[in-house]
Amino acid sequence: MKNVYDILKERGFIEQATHEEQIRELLGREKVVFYIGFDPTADSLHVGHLLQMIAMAHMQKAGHVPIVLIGGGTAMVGDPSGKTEMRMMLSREQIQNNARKFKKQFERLIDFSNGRAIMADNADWLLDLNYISFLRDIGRHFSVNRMLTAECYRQRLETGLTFLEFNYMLMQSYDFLQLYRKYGCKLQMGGNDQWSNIIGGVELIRKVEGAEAYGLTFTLLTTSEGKKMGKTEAGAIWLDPEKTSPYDFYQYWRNVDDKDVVKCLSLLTFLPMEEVRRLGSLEGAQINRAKEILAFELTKMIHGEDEAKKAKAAAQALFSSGSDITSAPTTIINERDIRGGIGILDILLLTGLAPSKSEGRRLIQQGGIYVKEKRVDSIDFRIYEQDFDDSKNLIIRKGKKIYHVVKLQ
RNA sequence: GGAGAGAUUCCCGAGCUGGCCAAAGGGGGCAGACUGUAAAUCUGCUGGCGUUGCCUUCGGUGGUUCGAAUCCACCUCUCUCCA
Repeated sequence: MKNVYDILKERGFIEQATHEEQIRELLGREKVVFYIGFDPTADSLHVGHLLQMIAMAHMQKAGHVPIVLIGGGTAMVGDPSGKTEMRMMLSREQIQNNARKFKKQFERLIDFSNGRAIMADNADWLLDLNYISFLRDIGRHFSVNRMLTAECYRQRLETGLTFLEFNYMLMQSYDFLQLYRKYGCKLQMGGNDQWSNIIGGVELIRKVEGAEAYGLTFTLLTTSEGKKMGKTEAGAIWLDPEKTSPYDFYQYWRNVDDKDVVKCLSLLTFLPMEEVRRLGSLEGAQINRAKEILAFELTKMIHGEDEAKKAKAAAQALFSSGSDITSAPTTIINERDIRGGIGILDILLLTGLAPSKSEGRRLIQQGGIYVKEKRVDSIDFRIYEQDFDDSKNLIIRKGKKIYHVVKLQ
């Protein structure tokens, strides 16, 4: 069987490693306990976390034991890496609630049964820490001079960095040490922005325990334009179907830039690399095929096969014929409310296709709204009960690809 | 603690010798054309509403004035330099 390290490398995950050769050897030799930290600052994971989750799944498949470390304690401080602003702090209850939701989402990819994976929360050891002993035992191993040369702090030095955030590195290093002691965790992985925090921990374990620990960082999943993947104007693409519908999730991947398709396929799906390369070699309009597979595979992975099929069918139906398959976003309105007709602007507002009537007017004046695939040419356009089809649905389209179903009830 | 500088619409950033400012320019976004539900390009739009007009915006609160993003006072926050 292939060494996971090589798999991760081939698929393009690995950005930096503390000891490339040793890690590779270690992973080939024994069952390794490793961890990745996640900040429970929102009530759902999002596409930005996907890469780390998949890497964990690859590792687990190879027989290693992942620890999902929830930063319940560190979330109360805020990580300065890559942030220009200080993060807001959350209450204990919020954090615990978020952590619960995280676990559910992890379970789609990672098997937590029989100790095959571990869920930990650094609040367990961080919250009761004694300041003096922490300084004495941990703090003395860190050189401020060294820390200041770290990229993440250097940037913040220009805009201002509080002592609170400055301590983030110590805490994360301490996490690694704790996990080493508790679970024999020898490897920390994370996004490349975590590099300095990770080596902090590796060094700490060496100094305190005299033991060898390792660190590995992954590429940040960015678009060809260098922007973080998974962000849209509407906000992040969430893994929680309540926050981002499977249809929207599907569409997000269906619409990725040509240049990003191969990268996404190899990093985010489990398709064999030969298949990825084959799909990547498709040219011109053919590449849409690759995008469909990407979107389907990912939707299946996160929301299950049924949802993926529905999303795919809905997309195909809407885009090819504009017919009435309806797992596109739907708004239900009461029959009473449209008695005598309802103005198009009100409908746009109700469906959320336009945030204000002014915006709705603009859309219509510019020819961006279609009802039943016919362009609406007047802001006085009204919709009546008889406009709905037999199953009481009506399709409204905004622009080229945003479909919305209005359902009468 | 002392001395300065600043806070403008989603972001950056003009305006700040008071009316012509819903506020230049850029970015982003949205729509249109072209296309492959891609990219690039071009065009238009981009506070709200009852849209030839009206209403609420320029850190907060008061004040001066016929009229304030623009002037004054106080407050809050941010940054820079000194300690």
